[in-house]
Amino acid sequence: MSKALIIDDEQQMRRLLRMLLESRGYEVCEANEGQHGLQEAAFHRPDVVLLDLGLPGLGGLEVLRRLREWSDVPVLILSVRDQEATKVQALEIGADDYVTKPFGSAELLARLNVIQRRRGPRHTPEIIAGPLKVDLLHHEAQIADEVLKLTPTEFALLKVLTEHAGRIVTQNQIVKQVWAGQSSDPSEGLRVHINHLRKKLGDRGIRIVNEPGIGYRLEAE
Amino acid sequence: MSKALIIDDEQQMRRLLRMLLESRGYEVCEANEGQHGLQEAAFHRPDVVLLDLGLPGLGGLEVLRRLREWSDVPVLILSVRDQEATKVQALEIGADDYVTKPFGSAELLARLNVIQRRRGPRHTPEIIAGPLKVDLLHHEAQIADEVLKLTPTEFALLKVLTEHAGRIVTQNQIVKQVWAGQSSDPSEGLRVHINHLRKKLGDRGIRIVNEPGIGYRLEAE
DNA sequence: ACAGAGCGTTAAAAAAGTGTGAAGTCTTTA
DNA sequence: TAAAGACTTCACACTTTTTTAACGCTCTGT
Repeated sequence: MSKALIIDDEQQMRRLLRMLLESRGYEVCEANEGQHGLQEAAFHRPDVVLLDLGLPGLGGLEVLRRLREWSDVPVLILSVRDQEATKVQALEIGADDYVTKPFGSAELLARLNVIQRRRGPRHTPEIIAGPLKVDLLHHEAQIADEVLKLTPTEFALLKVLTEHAGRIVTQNQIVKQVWAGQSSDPSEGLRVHINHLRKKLGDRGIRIVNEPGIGYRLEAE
Repeated sequence: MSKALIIDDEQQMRRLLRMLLESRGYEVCEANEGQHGLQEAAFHRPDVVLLDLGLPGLGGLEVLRRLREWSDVPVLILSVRDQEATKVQALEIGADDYVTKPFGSAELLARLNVIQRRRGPRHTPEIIAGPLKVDLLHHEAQIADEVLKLTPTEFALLKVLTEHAGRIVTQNQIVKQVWAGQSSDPSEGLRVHINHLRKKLGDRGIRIVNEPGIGYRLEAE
């Protein structure tokens, strides 16, 4: 049986969710504002968190950020329409998925199942894009079985880019992932590390493309 | 801080694992046989389980099977060589990964991190109008799965129009959204950007219609 | 038909963003 | 404490984007 934590300021919404979840065998606890939600999360160790973005006081994003400092619990965001930008931020910080109010009960339960199901096809602890292999286990990157000698920052950078290979990763996303929890301002230095990484990648079928004003994209041939 | 449960009959192995895990900030509990392990799992609700396959009495596979009846906790299998068939069975039942004894501490910790961090697939927030898809997370726009190469301003412009697809968006609204927080006066330049955008959209079922004196409207066929 | 307003289009100037080398600072290691 | 490595900062050339400006078109009302 799974424990679910609901963080939402509207009582009606909490009651609805509680009924829904309990009918599916969840054990449910609630919080009506952010600070309380964090305490509940720490105390009850829920298996999944349903977090409303539009919280008064400590906002939903801030709650998520603090939660992610010590917990990897799956988080499903509840948002209203016209919060696109905030939803994007939430996913960047580390939310797992979101539903838009009003939502159907079937959709909610389905998404809960998805983010909770950590089993299923075993994925190897490596990320592959064309001839590039990023081995998270051994902290090692290879192109065509040739090991790249990377610094920690370069490895983290390559990891983020490879996770989203073929798609744009914004500079904000990169900075958040690579310099997570650090105070320095790498907005300038990002260019330098990209430069170093490109040199080490060489001309071997992997290249990092810049999307001016947006971010970078890793392309494999 | 994560809780780990060790289920192994060899005391030496349990001690080794406990030291390793505690040095990395885990809270550790142990069980020396299967039945006891299941009780511990139910009581302590660990965040990860390290399960020895070669348990006396209730075998490792049986423990895993019963555990999976009510819990999705990540399980790392500890096996000795020459248990390939059993390892495969374990993965089929729902184990997340395995290490083969003897194993290095770095490898064990890395695999623990991986299986704990594993999440379900995310769906990205996107706006859709006919064949047009605007992906806010990746800052990408597609028409019929063909990616458009847009500048930041063009993307923001297309986003606003697509959000209100089929309806008129006044020039004031557009300027406020796209040039939010900027001091420049784009009232003239808006025409230029509309022009650029139209060229990139081409003739693929999406067009931007002008409503003279009012604003623009995005039409999808 | 004409004047004026709004719009589409093009080109060039201005601004913003990027690549790159090198020097400087910090941290780790012996 | 010194040396090595990694990260950051800085300067400057270069590229892309954005803004500005100019001109011709269409539409509308007189």
